[in-house]
Amino acid sequence: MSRKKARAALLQELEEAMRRSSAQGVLYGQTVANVAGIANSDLECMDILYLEGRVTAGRLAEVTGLTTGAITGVVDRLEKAGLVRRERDEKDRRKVFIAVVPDAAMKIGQFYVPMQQAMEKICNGYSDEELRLLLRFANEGYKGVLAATEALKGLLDTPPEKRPALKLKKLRR
Amino acid sequence: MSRKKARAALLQELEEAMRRSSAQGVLYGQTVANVAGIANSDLECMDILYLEGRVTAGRLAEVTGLTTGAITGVVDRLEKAGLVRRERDEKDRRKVFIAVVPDAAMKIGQFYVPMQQAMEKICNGYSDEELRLLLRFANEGYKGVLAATEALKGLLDTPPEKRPALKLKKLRR
DNA sequence: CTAAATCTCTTAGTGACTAAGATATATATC
DNA sequence: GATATATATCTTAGTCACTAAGAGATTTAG
Repeated sequence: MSRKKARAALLQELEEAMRRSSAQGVLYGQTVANVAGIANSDLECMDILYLEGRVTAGRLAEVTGLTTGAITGVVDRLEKAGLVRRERDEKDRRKVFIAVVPDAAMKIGQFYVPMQQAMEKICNGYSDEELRLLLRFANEGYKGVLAATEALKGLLDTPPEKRPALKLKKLRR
Repeated sequence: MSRKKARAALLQELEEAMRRSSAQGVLYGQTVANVAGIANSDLECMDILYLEGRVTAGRLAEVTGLTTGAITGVVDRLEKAGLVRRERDEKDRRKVFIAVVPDAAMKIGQFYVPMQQAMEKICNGYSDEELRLLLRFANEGYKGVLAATEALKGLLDTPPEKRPALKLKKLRR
């Protein structure tokens, strides 16, 4: 096999592996929501709140891609479950900040323990330098996927007949 | 900073980076479903069909975690959209295989082009050996998350008071 | 002070989902 | 071979999260 072919095969294998693991990650999230007894989007919002801290309802809508109306429902449910609190911004009284109730973060956090333990065990098999490589890749991947998402959204606003033809790779099977 | 602390910080940073990129991956998928004009689960099933080839309705339910009733709906919609075909198994006439209509794979596949191009560009910055490391990690990660998912599901069948207390890491913030 | 903009919430309607059971086919037991 | 049990998909009724549109409250611009 030529050097070039070997690399193409490697890239394809990597893509498939990442798709598989990412799909399983989604399933893990669904299972967490299930066990925690909350809806999927509710958990996603908890996750965002955990990563970003106290954010407005509008920002949640922006990040999740849901309408503000849907977010009202999400926050209602989370508030009723005692997981978050609404806090009106005193500077701009239109805004509503959503904040995680401290103890709640742990209640939800415990369901990520099996995952964290699994990842930790796996990471033990890698040197610091290797982990830094993985970190770099994850960061670049994030930026790449973010940009790709925007590019794709751009397609939505372009009428189909005006869309630039995308160059297709040949598909397997 | 001690060697140990540096590593712990690295691990945490890696975890956060992976969560972020994985969340963005989910959003990319939602956008694809949106642009393609199909439901999220429908796209997920197309993905599975693409990875696993021709599978039964029951297997789709198993892999997605949906009920068989929901899968009936998914397949109905996908069939109506001309993306898949139902094929009765002649050996066991209870079974229904779901197969992707060949051209349809490309129709959907094109929406992954922005993502693939982004990933390819990123991968160009890595040597074969580095990509092999990433592949190994992705594969191990998949297995780890799969196992963690099962562990978590196990919790569901255990009454809460009998659940083994999970050791909690201290949470940020 | 008024008009426009911004932010969240409300309402009505839609659609995908679950639970339970119906239907059809296959396998095991007598 | 007939009967019972198991397996695989589909159907039905009801639920719940979502969107679209617009209302209400507050801020900013003219």
